[in-house]
Amino acid sequence: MAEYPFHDIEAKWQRAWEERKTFRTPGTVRRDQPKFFVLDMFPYPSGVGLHVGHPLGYIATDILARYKRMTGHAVLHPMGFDAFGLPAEQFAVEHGVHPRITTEANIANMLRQLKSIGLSYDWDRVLATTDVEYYRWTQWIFLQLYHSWYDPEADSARPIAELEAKLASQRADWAHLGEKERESILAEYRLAYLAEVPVNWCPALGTVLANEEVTNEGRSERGNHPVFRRPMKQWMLRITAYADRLEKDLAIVDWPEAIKLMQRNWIGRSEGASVRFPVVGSDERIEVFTTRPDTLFGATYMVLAPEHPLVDRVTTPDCAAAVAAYRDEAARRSDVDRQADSKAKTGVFTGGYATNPATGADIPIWIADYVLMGYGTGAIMAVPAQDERDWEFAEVFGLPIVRTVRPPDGFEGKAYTGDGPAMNSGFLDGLHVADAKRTMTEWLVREGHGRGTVTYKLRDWLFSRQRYWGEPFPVLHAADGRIRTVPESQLPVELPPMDDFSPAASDDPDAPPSPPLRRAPDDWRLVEIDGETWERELNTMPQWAGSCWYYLRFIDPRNSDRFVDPDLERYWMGPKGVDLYVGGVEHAVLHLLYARFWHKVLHDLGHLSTPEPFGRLFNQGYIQAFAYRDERGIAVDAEKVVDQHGNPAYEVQDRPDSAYFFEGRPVTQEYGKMGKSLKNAVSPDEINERYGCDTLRLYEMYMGPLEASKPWNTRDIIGVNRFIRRVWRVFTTEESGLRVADVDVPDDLMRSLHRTIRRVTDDMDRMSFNTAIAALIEFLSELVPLDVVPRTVAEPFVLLLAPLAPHLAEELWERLGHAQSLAYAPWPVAEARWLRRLTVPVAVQVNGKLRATIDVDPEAPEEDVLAAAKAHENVARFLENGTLRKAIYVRGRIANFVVS
RNA sequence: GCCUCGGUGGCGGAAUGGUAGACGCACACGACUCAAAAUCGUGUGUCCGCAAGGACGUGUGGGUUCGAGUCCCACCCGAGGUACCA
Repeated sequence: MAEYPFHDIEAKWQRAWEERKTFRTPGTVRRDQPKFFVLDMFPYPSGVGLHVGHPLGYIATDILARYKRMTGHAVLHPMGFDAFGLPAEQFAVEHGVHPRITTEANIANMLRQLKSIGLSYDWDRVLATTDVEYYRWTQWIFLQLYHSWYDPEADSARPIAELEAKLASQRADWAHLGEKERESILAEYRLAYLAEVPVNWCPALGTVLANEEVTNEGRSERGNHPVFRRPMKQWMLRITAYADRLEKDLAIVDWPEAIKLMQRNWIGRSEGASVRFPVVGSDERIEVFTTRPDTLFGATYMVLAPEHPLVDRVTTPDCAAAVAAYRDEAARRSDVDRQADSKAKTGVFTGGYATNPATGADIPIWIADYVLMGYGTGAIMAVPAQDERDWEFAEVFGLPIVRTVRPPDGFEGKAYTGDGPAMNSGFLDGLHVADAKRTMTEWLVREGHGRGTVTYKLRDWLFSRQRYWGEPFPVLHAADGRIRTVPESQLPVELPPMDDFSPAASDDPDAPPSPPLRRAPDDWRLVEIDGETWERELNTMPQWAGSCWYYLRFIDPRNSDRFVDPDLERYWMGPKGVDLYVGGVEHAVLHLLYARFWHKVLHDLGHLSTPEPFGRLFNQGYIQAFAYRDERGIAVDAEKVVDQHGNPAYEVQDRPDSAYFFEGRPVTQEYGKMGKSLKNAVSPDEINERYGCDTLRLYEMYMGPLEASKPWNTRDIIGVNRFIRRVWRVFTTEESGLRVADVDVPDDLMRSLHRTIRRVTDDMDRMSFNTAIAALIEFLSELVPLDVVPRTVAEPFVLLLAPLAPHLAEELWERLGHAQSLAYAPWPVAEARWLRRLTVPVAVQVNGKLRATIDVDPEAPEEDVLAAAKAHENVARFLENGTLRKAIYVRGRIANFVVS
């Protein structure tokens, strides 16, 4: 018997699908046909290609796409490349090769790898964010942001022209203002605006980074270089205007709770009150935000962030020197340093005082870097008795502490942050926290000292990067600082040709930023309009920009008039957005939040039909693998590691008593995410070569639940490979090519078949592909002893197999006499008459312990089943020892006798 | 510290509150073979027992229930997120 010739058959079908464009999604839609838009998070086209961890999600979505085609859905299943970004640019800087060249070569290699797994994408829709015709529309979306403002009354973005009209009618002075003055007012409202803001400046990379791109240690996420805070004029996107809706609309999407929670935490909504403290001897008032207005009576001092604009006003001459020194130091310190000694509180007294509106007492004003300018108002009322940070600070500097919430008896801690009755708090005394908050907020409003407010942790999105390989901004600058945008009709603004792509990297945190585009040829950089020379914006957009809307472009990728056709958009996005979006958790906050923000803006402006982009989100787990390090702690090639008996490590790595060696030297075993750095990556090309891609697909799905992280174990692949080869042996013979015949099917086999259809269908619907495969393996073992496979059984089996192992299934389908691909063949339906079983095993328990199993008719009445159960010898034995108190029968499942 | 998700045989894992360990790997034995591979079959949680059968068993300790891997409470361990956010 010849082995399954997987090389030939897989190549044959991949060629056939490609030539016939089997998986092309038509550009026109039938409104009455149900649709399924299934999307993978598109990859960065890396130079090293894929390892077996990457396609895990792609295989899962492919199975689903194939399944949905067979159940009559119009399926949109596209793939593309998030191709702007640092690695190609870094390579360009080092080797002088234009990033477009490396990017295109990498894309070609990854397309080859993706096609060799038999993925059923519509290859006519492939796009890259670096395509000029794609980033033209990224720039167009930026213009939409720039020309819009957020109207809090309508709770929606609106064209900036409407705001201008409104201001012109409301403000008497509007007509007399110059262009610059008007623009600086409008900039306060635009969704995209230039602002001098403290940014995360990374001199080593020569660029600024978004907060999200800076690690907790104050280093760059890419490259781990130190990051410094410094003010810089940069493009910002007003995502904070959408904080409330981004938070609220999490309720309408079907996403994993963990991801929703991460987004909620990132948005960081908190309710409280803002309170104004009059500064003693001045008209100034310090506004603070607090979540605990009920503790106002316990506010014994105030703290301003060192950058707070009122610091100079409240500082007295005798304290000026110390304050200036502290501010200087805070400004110069990188986030690394701040983090390092975050334990000890530091600060200085300004000499100024403010009046606590509740107690009437004058309390000292301090500055300290534990108060952050970027959150709330950059100032706090310090309530040491009910706040651990304030308590610590008060202890260090000997400031007064007054408890205003009574801690429970026996409380021995310092600050008490729990619930309890108010004390030392005048009209609040006795009230518990919730009531006290409400009462105090009402009092603040009545007395004109403050009001209830909501604050968010979310900051505006820093949108400029000092890089070459990104989307240019469609913006021009005049010498005097005026700004104008490039008209839509003149998009795209293409990247200029250059041979030196390096930013001005430096070790000096104070060196001025110098983006590569500063060296662009004058005929690109300078634009003359009506005799006036304008300079193009020299920053580019961050990598997140292109991935913010690619799912929309997939719907209509070649449209040259619009970013997406509205009718197609309504069909594919309706009613709840992308039907299934699969990718890694690493994008839980950044990508998903940014994309939702852009989507909402475009929705508000009338360009999109749905409030949310991704109706259902699914996170696949990581593929992990054992890795080995030598005595120096250096990772060694995991494939070459052996145990004490010389067996390859991958065959014995899960045994407890193994010792491991690399080239004769002992190594230690660890377990981690598959990748280059641990030298434990396995390439899909290897597996394809040795077992074929149907085996690779099945193994990746059979490893366990899609959402779980699980270990790759090359040894286990043989299991699903045996299944593939067994299917081949059972269905084919060498002579006639097919071992299938039109013969009668025994009822038992029909019942098995339909139970299998039921199981596989259910498992497809809940993406439980590992159990679907198990069901097929079980059913196949029933076919093994047969001389021929009845056609009635063979055809549905091949169809059930098709989404999982499409090459083998197509080949068998063709041999079964079908001229057409099975890609659109109807999915088998489980028939009720074959699902009904004649007898079922019922477990019989006595006092909850299994004593026997009896076969009964599932329709049999309870009395009969219980009688039969009691009659069983081993049950009777246990019933003798006591009195029967209770008998329970769950139809077709279990009987339980309670005896005492 | 806080939040989230996990913890089931030698390994990956299965199990609407109803027979724990489906299916696969590994291992053992048998068939085929001169032999090996491949293939086919049988067995395989631990302990006692020739067997029938019994006891124990889903991180630990409690609870709810006729019945708990599954629900509740406390704790231990692991992975991920987050961190002076007022």
